[in-house]
Amino acid sequence: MNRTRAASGRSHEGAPTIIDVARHAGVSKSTVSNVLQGKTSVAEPIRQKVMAAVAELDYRPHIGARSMRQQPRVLGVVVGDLANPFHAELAAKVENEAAKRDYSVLLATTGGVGQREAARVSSLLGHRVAGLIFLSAPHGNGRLLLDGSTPVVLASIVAPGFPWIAVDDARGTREAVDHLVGLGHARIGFVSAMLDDELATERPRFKGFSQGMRGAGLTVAGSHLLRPDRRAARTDWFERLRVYIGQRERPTAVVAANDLMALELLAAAEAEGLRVPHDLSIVGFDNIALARWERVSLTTVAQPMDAIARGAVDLAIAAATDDVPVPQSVRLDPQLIVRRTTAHPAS
Amino acid sequence: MNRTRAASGRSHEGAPTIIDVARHAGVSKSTVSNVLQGKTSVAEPIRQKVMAAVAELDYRPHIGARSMRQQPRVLGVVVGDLANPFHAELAAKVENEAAKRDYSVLLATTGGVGQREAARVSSLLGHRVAGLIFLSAPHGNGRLLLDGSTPVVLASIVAPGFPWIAVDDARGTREAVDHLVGLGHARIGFVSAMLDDELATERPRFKGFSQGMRGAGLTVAGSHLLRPDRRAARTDWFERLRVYIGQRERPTAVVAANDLMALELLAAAEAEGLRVPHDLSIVGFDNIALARWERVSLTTVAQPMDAIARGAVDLAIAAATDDVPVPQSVRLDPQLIVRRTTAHPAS
DNA sequence: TTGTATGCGTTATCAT
DNA sequence: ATGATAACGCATACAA
Repeated sequence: MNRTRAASGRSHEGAPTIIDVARHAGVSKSTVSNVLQGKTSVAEPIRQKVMAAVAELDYRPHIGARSMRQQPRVLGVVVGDLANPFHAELAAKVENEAAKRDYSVLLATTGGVGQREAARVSSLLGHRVAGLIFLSAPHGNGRLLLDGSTPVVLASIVAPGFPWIAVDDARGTREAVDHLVGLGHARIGFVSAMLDDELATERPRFKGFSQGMRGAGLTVAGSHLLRPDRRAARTDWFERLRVYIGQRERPTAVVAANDLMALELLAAAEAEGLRVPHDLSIVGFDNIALARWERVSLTTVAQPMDAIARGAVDLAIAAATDDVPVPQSVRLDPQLIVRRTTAHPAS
Repeated sequence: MNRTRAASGRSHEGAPTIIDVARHAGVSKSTVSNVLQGKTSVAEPIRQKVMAAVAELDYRPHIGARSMRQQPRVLGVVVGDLANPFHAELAAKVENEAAKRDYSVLLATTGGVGQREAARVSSLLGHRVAGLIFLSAPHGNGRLLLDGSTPVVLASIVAPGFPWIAVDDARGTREAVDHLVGLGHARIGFVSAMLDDELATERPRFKGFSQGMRGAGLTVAGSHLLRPDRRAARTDWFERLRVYIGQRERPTAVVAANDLMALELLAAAEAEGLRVPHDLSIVGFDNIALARWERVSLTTVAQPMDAIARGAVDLAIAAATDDVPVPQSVRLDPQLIVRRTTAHPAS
């Protein structure tokens, strides 16, 4: 009768339960639980016996079952596109920080599609995750599901309605301009056309660029701006970059809204026969692993990715654990990293 | 007394349960469950009422609780380094395929560290995941935990003891050699020094290279080989590549063991003043997103990543669901994609 | 200090 | 066709 386990053929059926451990150690399952919870009220010799039984049976508490009585130690991470190096790196760091705190990470990729985002978030909510960390701005459909019962933290993005931890974008591009001005550049451009699905990031970075230019007493020509344009197809970026870089009165330096764009620009410059940094200086933003490579060695505004990952995890856990309704948002300082794509203007 | 819920302050406390839905619809929780499970034995009007209650309360079944009675629809994905574009892309595709089948993905990054791998795998096992998908070869410590009760599938890697789904590495590099030979190259080199933590991948790719060379009646000079070397520090790759590319009797074409290495080689060639493909042809392996970029446009051996992701998920689910002890491994065909880093030799 | 009893949210079994 | 009830594995309040 009571051999229900042996009858089934599914996997995990053989996994020992807390009762198996209790029997093996000759104690009650409560005692086993107490030992595992680190309760001090357990006599040492009994503790030993229990631990021995745990080791011998290779017992691992059923996290799902445990999560019905305790805060589940699982975080949901929502990311638009893992193929984006910045997001992938950040996701890895988030998982790492979560693991340090003994939290697991449930991954959900949305591909930037609103409908898929809603489905993934719903799934995450079904898992009763302790908190959600968004690495991409919550799209319309997904937001609706977030009613405040599950804490949400935005990592490296800023959007209204949620606490976030992100770099000071405006300050970053401002410092990029300062760097270029310090090198003697006056005709400085700004490129962000590829960032049209992340306007929340594009805007402050452009704002910082403008502030920097104004602060230096410089004006920026309209033809030196390449910003998101609804009418343009997404596929002709490279062509637009070539045209941009090929114009007669082209800038001597360009601030790109992120590293990926800076790399595209680098390629477009090469394609047009320009040498970087001699004919054109380029500054990126993010400091993805690629930018550190020898072959690229991109001057860029670094985001403190470790601090962002750590902070996002801390914020999410704090919001889930404590009764803090809305944790404070955090703005972190960027850091300009000068490599080999910026120099004095040729003229 | 029975207002246990209101007393606590943790999150999720307000999440409606199946009992709430039952009350709201005026039926028993069994009926609600039956409706949600798609049982046909429920009268249509009742079904409607239940669904209405579900929608109104925004009820979402507690997946953790469900997993105590059913196969948990969660897959564990173990990846060494998400900062590696190939792994990140593959992980994203795996998550996608899993989501299509209504499975969730628990992410674990090991950083290639054996000890961390063991801890992460243990955590995944604690979650009672239906199956594990490794995107990196299981390191020593992690293997020990895998006793066969939880199905394991290796994606894009081959290792003994586990079913895998991967590309035919040898055939890939063989085709790369054939392509170069067809262009008229005779002095062809092979570079894989950066792949020393993935010997299971390096070896068959080198084997295919050798086979291709032999098949074409060509010999390969020892100085044209740059393979893993325990004694070399990991940091001087680029320097080694420059030396390799700068040697007098350098090859006219090189097969790189993966795209990342091909890109480094590209940089080293540029640094040495060589033009690609005029002075040097380069073939990569993997076809990561980066390789498709205009600026790089790398000729490469493509892995069928979609098929690998789909197959890995299918295999894992099948192994968990059916009572197939060890599913069949699958070897997929690579596809050479000719772009702009290969051409006829200059001489 | 240890054991007993109860509840968590769900599915599954069995009456009705 | 529907509902009462017993698991599932664990933590916890409480009794011993």
